[in-house]
Amino acid sequence: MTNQLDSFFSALADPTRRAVVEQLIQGPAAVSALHDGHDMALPTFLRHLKVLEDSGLVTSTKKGRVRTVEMQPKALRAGADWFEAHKSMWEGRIDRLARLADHLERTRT
Amino acid sequence: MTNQLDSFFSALADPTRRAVVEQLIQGPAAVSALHDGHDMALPTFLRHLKVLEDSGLVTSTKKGRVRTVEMQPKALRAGADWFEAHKSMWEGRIDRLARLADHLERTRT
DNA sequence: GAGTTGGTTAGTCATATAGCTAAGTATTGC
DNA sequence: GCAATACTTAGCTATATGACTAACCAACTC
Repeated sequence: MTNQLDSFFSALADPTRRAVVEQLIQGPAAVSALHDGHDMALPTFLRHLKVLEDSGLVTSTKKGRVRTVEMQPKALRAGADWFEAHKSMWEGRIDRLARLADHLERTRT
Repeated sequence: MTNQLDSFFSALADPTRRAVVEQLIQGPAAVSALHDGHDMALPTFLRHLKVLEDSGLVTSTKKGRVRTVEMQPKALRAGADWFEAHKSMWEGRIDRLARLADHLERTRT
């Protein structure tokens, strides 16, 4: 559980990997196609892909000499859910603070 | 921009720090109160708090000898927004795939 | 004003991460 | 079957991260 979120968030804590996620939202792509436009050596880029795959955010399959990478919907949802759960708790608290502030404002005047 | 999300996601990529965020949703708390229940030396714990503060997720103020830490709503929203933007793009694609699958299913039978 | 409490700073260590080059393997195309 | 393509593996380096201890400072409390 905990470990899942660890690798999930740290996978997204890098601009290269977030860019790959954004590319893959358009649809699956080959490693070399994803690599184009990223100014780094291929082995370095492959390590980023491995991080994404280990986190469960993407999967890949090899056909012939081409490896195709694809987003994995469930993983993205797990992270979004964490946010939803905590954001709503937080916003509930904000609302209470806002009401308190209103109250103080009214009673002062 | 990019840098903001980097530090934001890596701040959340650690169970101790996520636990602190969850504690702080209940309301502000002193360093020592937050530290209770986390089985690690205080200096180590302080570094985690610094990471959270550097990421903008929390702020802190010192009064007398007590430092009080507090969540920062805007920062949480920035991350949630990133998710919302990309999740919806992704889910749009899922819907298209589902329709395609339906179509293929129908035409085959 | 001496001791306790709450936090801070400094310094060490081990492991992880992000980058590189160089060399290797396995398909595909001519 | 030889060359080009598309990764893959191995091995190196530098920096970042997460943990610790020890020693320190500042502010309450007797």
